[in-house]
Amino acid sequence: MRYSYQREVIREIICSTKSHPTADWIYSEAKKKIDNISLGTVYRNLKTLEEIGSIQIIYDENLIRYDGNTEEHHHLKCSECGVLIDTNIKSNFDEKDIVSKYNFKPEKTKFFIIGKCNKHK
Amino acid sequence: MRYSYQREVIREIICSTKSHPTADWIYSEAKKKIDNISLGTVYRNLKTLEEIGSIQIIYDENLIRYDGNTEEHHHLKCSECGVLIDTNIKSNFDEKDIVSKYNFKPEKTKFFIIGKCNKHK
DNA sequence: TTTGTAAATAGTAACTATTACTATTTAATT
DNA sequence: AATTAAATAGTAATAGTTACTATTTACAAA
Repeated sequence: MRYSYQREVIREIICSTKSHPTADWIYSEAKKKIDNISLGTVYRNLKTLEEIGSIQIIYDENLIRYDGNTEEHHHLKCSECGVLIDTNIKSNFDEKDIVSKYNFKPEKTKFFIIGKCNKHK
Repeated sequence: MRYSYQREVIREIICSTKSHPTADWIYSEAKKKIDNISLGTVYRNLKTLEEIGSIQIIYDENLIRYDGNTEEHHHLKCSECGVLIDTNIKSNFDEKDIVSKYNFKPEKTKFFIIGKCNKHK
């Protein structure tokens, strides 16, 4: 793949925050560095970066957010303020049970734990 | 709340399938019973039905789907065909760990297990 | 170093899903 | 039957994303 300064800026923005930003926020940040960057360029590169494994997509209810943490990990979501917190909790369920009972072969998991963050108890 | 035939038809459509349909599919089914039903009516009643607890919203990646099963339950999602399967698996994680480590009070969980269904192994 | 090229971009238009608006209809009460 | 507020149909508007196209740019070969 050919080098692109725009793509590098976009990747750097995502990888230097833990806020799980949306495309729109990334676009407004990118404009601070590249005045005339196009929103289409942001979307195209988000797709590309996800495909090559540099970033992850997070489907947070009806919001699409991006994450520079490409490890499999799960999230805590505050029902008050919507903040998304990375965790390293392990998902444990009875894989044998799922295979036998549902005739389904698990590959990966996406878990959300919804509750109250430290600011909202 | 005032009775509405449209709302009853919409509720019945959702509650008599396990396919976790989208608003669009629900609309096309509803039109079979009410020729001139409006898409706005479908969306408004989906919101209402969710608010009164008759149905559940499922955020399946970038797709919004609806579920007549209002129990807390989790889903298996086939990475090949996208089918969504209801499960009664129990989510078990160390709640104490989350409270202490992340200073977060869990309330409910939304789990997706992604893998291959019986048609796609 | 120039030159050729295909890939990437900026800017704009189009598209899709959802919500908002408004005049009309309807459920339910009097 | 008359009244009234809620719900509807039909349409317009909005938001988020993707598609298109002429121009620019990375980079390889001369």
